[in-house]
Amino acid sequence: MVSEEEQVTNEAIADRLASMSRLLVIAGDDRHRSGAYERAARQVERLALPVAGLGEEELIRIPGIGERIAGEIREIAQTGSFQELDDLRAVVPESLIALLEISGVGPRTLHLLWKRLGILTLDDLERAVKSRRVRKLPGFGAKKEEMIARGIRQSRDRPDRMTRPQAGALVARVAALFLDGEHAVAGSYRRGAPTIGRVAIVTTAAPDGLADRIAAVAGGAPLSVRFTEPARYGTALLCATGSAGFLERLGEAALARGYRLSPDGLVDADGRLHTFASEEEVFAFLGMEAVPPELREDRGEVELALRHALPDLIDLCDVRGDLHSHTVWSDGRQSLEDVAEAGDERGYEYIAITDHSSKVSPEALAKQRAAIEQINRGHDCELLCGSEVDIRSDGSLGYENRVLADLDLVIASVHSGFAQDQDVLTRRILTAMENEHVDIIGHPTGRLLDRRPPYAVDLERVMAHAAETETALEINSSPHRLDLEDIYIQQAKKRGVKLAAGTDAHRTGEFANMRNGIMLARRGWCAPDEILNALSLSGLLEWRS
DNA sequence: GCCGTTTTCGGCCCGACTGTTTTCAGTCG
Repeated sequence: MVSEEEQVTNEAIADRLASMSRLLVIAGDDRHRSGAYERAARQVERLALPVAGLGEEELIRIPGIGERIAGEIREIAQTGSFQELDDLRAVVPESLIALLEISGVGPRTLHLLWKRLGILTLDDLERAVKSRRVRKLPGFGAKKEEMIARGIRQSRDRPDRMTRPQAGALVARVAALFLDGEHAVAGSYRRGAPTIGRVAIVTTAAPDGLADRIAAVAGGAPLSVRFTEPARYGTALLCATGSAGFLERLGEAALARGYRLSPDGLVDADGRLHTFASEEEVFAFLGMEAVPPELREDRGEVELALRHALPDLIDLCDVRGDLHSHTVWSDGRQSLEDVAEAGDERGYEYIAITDHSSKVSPEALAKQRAAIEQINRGHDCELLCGSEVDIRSDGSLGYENRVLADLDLVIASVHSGFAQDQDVLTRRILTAMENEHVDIIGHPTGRLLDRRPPYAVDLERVMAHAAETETALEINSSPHRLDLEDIYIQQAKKRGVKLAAGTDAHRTGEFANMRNGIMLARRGWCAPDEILNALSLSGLLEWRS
């Protein structure tokens, strides 16, 4: 009998089940069977109570876990693995699992690469591509080989940075070790960066014995913790927040006044330390405006703060609605009613329903409008009848003009042909902007932070044309996209292009992602009047006309 | 493999798009 301490964690059990799932895929087994293991793994991962402590009958009551997997979970709890997995591991090399992550390589392809070319690792695959052996496989060709080559490059180039949800999960794990009010998040996470290289935390807790527990919780993830005391908290937080460039400029400003900036405080010419309990006190002492964390990127903000001329930034409370959402009418998990309720809860004036044109026929769209009108009678938040219409590979749109003309809001987005060259892809978007019914270009670069680089779009041309055609550019606020990037937001606004923050919410919880988009808008130095959805409903409708 | 039930086995989300071949594999949302 294993003691409570040594009990196999849910994470470990989920990991074995997920391994089983992937090995089954590569082995060419029935995909539904592998899917069952995948679902069981997700289920175990999500459960709060330790699954290793449950009996077989209790396990079977968990949805997605049947008699077979229940028995295997018991086996994992006792031995750390299970027979069927071990048998499969003896047949399918585990190094192949990583290759499934490569774009262009699915289970079928991987099966052939392994059996026909003996490929086991990323290096093997790269060699096979270079020597043009892949294109000779049955059903393969030069394009397929190029696609795999691209996938390999992408996976090699993928920077080792965390998404905000990943960093947030790490922060939450560490935060559980502190008492209330004892810590703050600093670093690029606090500055609102789209991805985070290292999570930084400042704490006033006593360091005794904490370091080991923090290291254990972090599990090797990049994390730095600065211990300080309440009286020195201001400079400690300031220095831990960065950025390096901002701190350099701030240090120069301090030096001009006779002080050296350090995490402990400001040191004067006589070596005396002045300490500060808050960042505001540091800024005030230096005779500056307090610089919001999102601006601390060394883009001229220190100079402006010294002149008390920082820009007026948009706040979350300025937001009057959401311009991008999906429902069960396409690939969302929420009903129209759910969206209206979420809008009421958030005190929004409006939310645009923008289901995919590819999933909603013009006839269904007319029905959706009727349903929306019905629902609008019962809510303060008005649902707008919009669409996220595909910009097809040839630049045409997913709906005809007569359909677009009836909509309250039209987002046009690229969802296919990501590998097109820059000129072709850019021209698709320019063409879409020329359509008088298109209001917003959705997720302008198409990047997925943990999975896919941007497509080859010339944003200079897009921004120039957006200004000409008075088309807005989206700030997609999904933490996996965060698209447009802040430097382009800043450039777009300088050209007079409106920015439209939308969450792309597929379920009600995701409307809260608006805070990401507003953080990004702030990083792009946006004032409320540059953000489309800071307009009232009547203002928005007026902008469209 | 799980589920639901038509309690014994068929369905598991899916339609558009792309590339490479004429029937499918992979990607996309």
